[in-house]
Amino acid sequence: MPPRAHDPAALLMQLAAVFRDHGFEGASMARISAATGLGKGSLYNAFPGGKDEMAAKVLAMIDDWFEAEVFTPLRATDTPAAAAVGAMLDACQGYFWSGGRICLLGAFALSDTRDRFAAAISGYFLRWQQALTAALIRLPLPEDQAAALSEEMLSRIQGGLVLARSLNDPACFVRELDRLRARLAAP
Amino acid sequence: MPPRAHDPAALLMQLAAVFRDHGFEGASMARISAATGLGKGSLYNAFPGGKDEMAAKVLAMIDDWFEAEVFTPLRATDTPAAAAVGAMLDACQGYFWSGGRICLLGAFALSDTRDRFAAAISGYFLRWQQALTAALIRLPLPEDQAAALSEEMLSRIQGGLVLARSLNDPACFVRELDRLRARLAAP
DNA sequence: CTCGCGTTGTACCAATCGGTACAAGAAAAC
DNA sequence: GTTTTCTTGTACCGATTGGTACAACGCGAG
Repeated sequence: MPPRAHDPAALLMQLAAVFRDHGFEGASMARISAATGLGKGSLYNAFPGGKDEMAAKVLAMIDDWFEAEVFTPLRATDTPAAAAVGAMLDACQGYFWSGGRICLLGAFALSDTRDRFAAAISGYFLRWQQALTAALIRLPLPEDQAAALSEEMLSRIQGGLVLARSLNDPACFVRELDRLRARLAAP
Repeated sequence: MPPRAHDPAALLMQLAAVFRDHGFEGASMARISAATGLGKGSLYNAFPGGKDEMAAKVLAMIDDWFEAEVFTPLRATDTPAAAAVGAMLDACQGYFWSGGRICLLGAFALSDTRDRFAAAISGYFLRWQQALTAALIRLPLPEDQAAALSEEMLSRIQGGLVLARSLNDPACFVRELDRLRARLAAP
């Protein structure tokens, strides 16, 4: 057996950080190599498809995390819907570091990188909205209101991240989440 | 006198389109040259500071437009506040092509380009929020509620644009604006 | 030990990057 | 007409881009 390769999960986390910090185009192989401590040989060995495959794997990892920690709990029918939605907001606050971290999917969506990963990006948001709509219906809420509110909540989460980055004030994002919690508590 | 140069305003519009389509890093001089029909000599003659100056001038043009068409009307005390806020939403819907066009400031904010234009980006959103808060206070609304609602509205506008791009469905943005209109009509 | 295979760093590739230099061109001043 | 001054395209620069080739390395199998 050859010497053991790197921990794939940790590697993907480092790659995600580089893509978040510099975007897809700005994440040059030199920067990726420096951030991971791996030479180009190792990187192209782990990702024969080059940068495209790296980004795709990173997006898939993020998607998996949200699927497990957010979407699936939202779809679960054995917990109160209100608690599930509250847990989603808590999970978002934790994942996005209270506004100090951006959404890689959202950032890609606003750049021309979107076309390259259109399916992954739209699938992510579509499944998020569908799972959230299902939870809101179980609140209970009429189907059309649930669909509208889920769309609004996703907009506010993404918008809160944009505003927090724009104003360099992460608290913006937390305040937006708090407003969402208040709105759900007293409709 | 030498031959007259290009129309500076039209040139800035073309540059804005390139930056919107490809981001700051993705907007190569080759692409800019092709999009504007001007050689590098002409471009560096018009913008001695290179790409940085082009982007800065584009951001300034956008800022000027919003200052004149959105911020100033919001601050005006001779029109009903509700009408001013409604006009702002209409102006946004028009400017962002009903969700088919992204916010260049927001897109820059999510990339590492933000650090380069941090002052312009934060200034834009800060003045927008302040003008909107002032209008909401004249609705009338208590000062703290006005500040919170203006932050929320900006988040929703930006988030609506992100979601529209992500799902490749511009109507998302329009629906979010409509929900904002409804919320203002019946608080 | 020797062998073999998977992993690694590095040298190298053509293409493209942002930016500069500069000569040709073109209209106003005279 | 000539001169002047600004504009323009193009050739070119070193640096960097994503990607490939390949030889040196190191551990497990036998």
